[in-house]
Amino acid sequence: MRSCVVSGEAAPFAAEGILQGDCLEILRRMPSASVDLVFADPPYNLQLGGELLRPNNTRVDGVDHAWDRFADFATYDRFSRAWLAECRRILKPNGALWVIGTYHNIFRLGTALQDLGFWLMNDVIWLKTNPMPNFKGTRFTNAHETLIWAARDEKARPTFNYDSMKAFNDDLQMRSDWLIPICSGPERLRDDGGRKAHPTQKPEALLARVLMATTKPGDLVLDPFFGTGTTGAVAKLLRRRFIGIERDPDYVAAASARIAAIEPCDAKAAALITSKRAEPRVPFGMVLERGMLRPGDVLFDAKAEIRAQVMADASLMWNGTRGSIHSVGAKAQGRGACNGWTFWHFEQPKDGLAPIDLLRMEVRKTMGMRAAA
Amino acid sequence: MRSCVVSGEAAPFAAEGILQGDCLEILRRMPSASVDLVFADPPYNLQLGGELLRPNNTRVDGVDHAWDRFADFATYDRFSRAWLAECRRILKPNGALWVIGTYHNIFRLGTALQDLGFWLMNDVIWLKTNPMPNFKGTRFTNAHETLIWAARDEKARPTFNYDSMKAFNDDLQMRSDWLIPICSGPERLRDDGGRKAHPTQKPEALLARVLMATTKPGDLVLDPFFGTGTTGAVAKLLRRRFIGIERDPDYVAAASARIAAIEPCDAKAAALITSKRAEPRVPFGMVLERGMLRPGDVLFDAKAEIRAQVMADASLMWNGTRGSIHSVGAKAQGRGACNGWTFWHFEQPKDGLAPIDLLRMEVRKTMGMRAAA
DNA sequence: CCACCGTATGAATCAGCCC
DNA sequence: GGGGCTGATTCATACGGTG
Repeated sequence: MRSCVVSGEAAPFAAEGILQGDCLEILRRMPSASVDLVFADPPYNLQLGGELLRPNNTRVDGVDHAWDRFADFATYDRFSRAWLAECRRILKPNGALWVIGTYHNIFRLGTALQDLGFWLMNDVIWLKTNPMPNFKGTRFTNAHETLIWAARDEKARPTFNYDSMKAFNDDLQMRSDWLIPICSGPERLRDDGGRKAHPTQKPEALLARVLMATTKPGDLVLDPFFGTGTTGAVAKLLRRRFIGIERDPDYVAAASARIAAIEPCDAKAAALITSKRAEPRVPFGMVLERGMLRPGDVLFDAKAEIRAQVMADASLMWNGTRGSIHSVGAKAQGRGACNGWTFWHFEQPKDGLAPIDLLRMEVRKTMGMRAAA
Repeated sequence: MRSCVVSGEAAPFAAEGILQGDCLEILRRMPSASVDLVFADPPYNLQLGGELLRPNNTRVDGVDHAWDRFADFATYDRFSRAWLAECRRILKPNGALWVIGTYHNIFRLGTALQDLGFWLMNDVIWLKTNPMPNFKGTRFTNAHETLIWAARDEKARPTFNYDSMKAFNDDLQMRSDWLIPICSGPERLRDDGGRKAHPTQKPEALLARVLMATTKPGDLVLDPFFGTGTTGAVAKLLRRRFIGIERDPDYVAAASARIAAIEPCDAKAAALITSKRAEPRVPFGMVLERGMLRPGDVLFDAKAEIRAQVMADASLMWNGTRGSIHSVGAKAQGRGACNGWTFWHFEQPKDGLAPIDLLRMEVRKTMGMRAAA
């Protein structure tokens, strides 16, 4: 067990900074009731099959590392409950824990938390602006990950900076869905060969929101699966202290160099979490869902010369061809492209034809506000 | 156990429509491998403490009905695993199940699904445009619920209408996050006193997306916690058959009246968009048989850098190797796989190169009627 | 220097049929 | 049930090269 103290602030015990070694072994040596917050990004137990090819026949670089392989659910559960129980012991009475995962593992983690006596505060959805598509067309695009925020127990009163979150979100309460891009571009750590240094590096914006919401400056944050140190980098930036545990010496080295380059800075911290609001996209299907049109209704072009029928799946049927409002509009005009929103019109009860874009504007009015990254 | 058949279509066994009685008792009497899809909105086990007051001291009408109270997690788990196991038995081999919940219960349900042998396809996030705010300012606004879509087992190939979902979403893959308003306004069922008839009525838009995505017209859908019958209402509208189980006679009465008033949408509009996968297979030899190409003709890649000759048996000859359009295309590119229909091009008399897929489409046009989806 | 285009890539339980 | 063949399938973003 090696310790390299990164933070310059007073430490309540010697081990602060990055600790290289086995997560469980190190956790067991840590003192009880000493940490304010745990953020954990454990192995997801993805259980990938063979290789996956994109439509252009290139290979997807999936996560098939040894650290993500478990014999079965029971093995994964034993591992999860062991480190979660240690974290609970290490947390201060009003401490809290975050854990992140996908449908492969998050249900098992949530169940374990409840069984161990944690008290769930929220589940939070990280909506990815740019997820990897589903290449084979077999499922919904897996466009989110789930975080669980849990207090040490039912009686705990964990930190929640309600007003900071509200200010961050343009004076609206912060919701449980967070729209944040995946980690890429210059933020993504790369090795000498230009390959990604870690397969699952999390975006700093995600950690920033977690730490801004549920810690105070000077708080001690523990990350038992430190990886390349996003938690440490953001903690240092936002003037929180941290302990990171990581088994792989290469990851430790990458994290150490990364964090050393961070300058704690209020201005930068504020810049990092600036709120923006994106105008949400409205697919045509939503117009049907709101009951503004019904399956079987007829749409027209502006001159009412072209007619198409609305199908239950929000596709259009015109002259034997079927597709989206855009593709059918293009075909009906003999063109390569078409904006279906302005091309197609619906019959209003009194006022004659109107473009379906009117309906889209109605939907937007009722869509409420979502915080964007 | 009382049965009122609502659907007019042929039923595979007597019990179709709404069944009043205990969920587990009725499930145990249902035949195995008889249902295409289960949609379940079980009790959430909300564990509300006392009453919750808004800032203006009005009381929040929370869910504190007897059916939502369980002694502890173990009791809730026993109940969950019992009805889930019965549903799994009742599902056809390629059947699937949806379940909806919040952080109070969804982790336990997901764990139970995995332990019982279900195979998770996606978790889907229902993002509410208009969630109830967090009145105390102690947590994030709980702005979503979680649905799990699970196949009966790992080998099952459940229905997924990929192309319908894509058309619905303006030609982009449907993602795992769905933005849909909560059920309110005229859609919300109310009793004679104007109070909401059911505390957790789901929006029809949510069910419509579930049924459009994962069932075909005529499929049989089972809802073991029918409530006021949103599943049945949408199933009837979209021309799916349904079985709903509900214990409370008042809910049964409300659901029955509600569904009776539904007019199924136009049958043609309910049909699914045809996917390429469902098109009949056309062997390349048929293109030769129709005289669209002749033995000896030359095919090219799009850039006319690779040339292959068409043999009389519809194999291709390229650079000494011979095989199908697919295998030769793969070899010519040095790749493991290739779709010969889109890779190989033929010389048109006037318009230059065109993919041989054009010829396949010509053949399909002459192949007569296909079975409707 | 900017516009445009081609290429690379991200926590992925990613095909279906016939022999 | 396994092996082999047919042939269906991607969105947002970053980056580098070219004009």
